[in-house]
Amino acid sequence: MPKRVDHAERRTEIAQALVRAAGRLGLHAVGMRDVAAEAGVSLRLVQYYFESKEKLLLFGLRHLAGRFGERVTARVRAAGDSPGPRAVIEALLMAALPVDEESRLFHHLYTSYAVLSVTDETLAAQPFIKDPDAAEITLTGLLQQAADAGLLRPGTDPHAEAVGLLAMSAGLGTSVLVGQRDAESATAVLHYQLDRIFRP
Amino acid sequence: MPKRVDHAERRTEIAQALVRAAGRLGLHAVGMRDVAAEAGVSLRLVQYYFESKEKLLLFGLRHLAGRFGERVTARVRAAGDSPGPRAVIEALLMAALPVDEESRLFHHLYTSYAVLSVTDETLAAQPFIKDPDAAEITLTGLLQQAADAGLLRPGTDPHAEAVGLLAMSAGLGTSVLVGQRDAESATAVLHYQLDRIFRP
DNA sequence: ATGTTCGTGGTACGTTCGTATCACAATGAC
DNA sequence: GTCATTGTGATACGAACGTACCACGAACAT
Repeated sequence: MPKRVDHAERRTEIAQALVRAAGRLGLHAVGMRDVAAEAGVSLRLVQYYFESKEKLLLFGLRHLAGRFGERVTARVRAAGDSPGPRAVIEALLMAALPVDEESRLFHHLYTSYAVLSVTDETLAAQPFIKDPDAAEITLTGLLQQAADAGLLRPGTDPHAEAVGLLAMSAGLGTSVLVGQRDAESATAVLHYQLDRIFRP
Repeated sequence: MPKRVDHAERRTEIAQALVRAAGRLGLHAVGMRDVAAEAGVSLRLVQYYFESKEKLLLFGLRHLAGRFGERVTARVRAAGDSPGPRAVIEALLMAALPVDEESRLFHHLYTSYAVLSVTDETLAAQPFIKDPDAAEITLTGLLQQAADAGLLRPGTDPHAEAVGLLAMSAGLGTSVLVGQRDAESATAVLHYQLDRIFRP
């Protein structure tokens, strides 16, 4: 049976199984055996490709962040041909909302990792936890461009708005995730905020 | 040794021990034995006053929500003597930021509970998860008052602003919690947003 | 052809967890 | 003074967890 196998591919498959299982059981409750069953392999194999559970979790976080990054850039690029920076900004902010199952999963697990990082210093040391910095820089730049082009209302501070909008998007995402609000009302609030920032 | 004991008081003490232990170890990692040790009692006693771990967690969540509610209303009342509704709104939003150890703890654990509620329907059924609804109603009312008094810039939608501000406050709180931003910059962003809403 | 490495399965070990059981001392009721 | 109830301790139990160990078949190198 044992053909030569692509380790990277195998690890990715298992990481995806971890993500699925964690979405079902919660990240705190998922065990090596759950991941193995979800991936359709034996417990031993999960051990083989990831020496420890901690390594599996770390890889899973990286995988998740990577997938999400691709998703966001894909959305932004899809909106990139549109007229102005507003479409790009909208795409950036909307991509973070848990509107479909994939983004729900992402939000759920990313928040789980964030909570874990409060008490787990190994997790806290991972750069992905502070990946939002990149989003902040990007969004600030986009708003600055818009401001330079005279698209924003006077007196708008691009950086303060960028930080505020991202925090709002994250907060709205969480409230959608826990079922406190539906996705439509969250997008409506974001649209309202953009209307407020952009010149009428 | 066994004097007659006030159950409610005892349960509160143990719940506080749970909160402290969970703050140190993370809610996912805290066990009955940890809570017992933190409270300085035997494992048996934790079992005695809470029949199961689930009941302990539920009570802990209620306790936490109660404490936080008191904190917010105390802050709001302290600002209530001030001139206008802006001070009250500011107090409401700022109270949610993890500026000191108590509010850090609250944010940490409340987020932990929220994450758990995604996969635990018993937790999701607790009304405290959607307690923010109350804050939303209150804040909408305050903004409406301010609008009626002519304090807000024209075209401001009280409800949309309330939802947005609360989400922003929560999002900023999380980013402060995970060390991505410091409390000062978070409050600065909130102040900027209020300046934007209120008439100059 | 042979030996070494690689992929895989099965399974056992030690720990920890939540819970249950047994015992008993101190209290309040009568 | 007797007795049932209440609060408390110590400890045991079964399950689940992460990890380690052992065995073996297939593939590649030489």
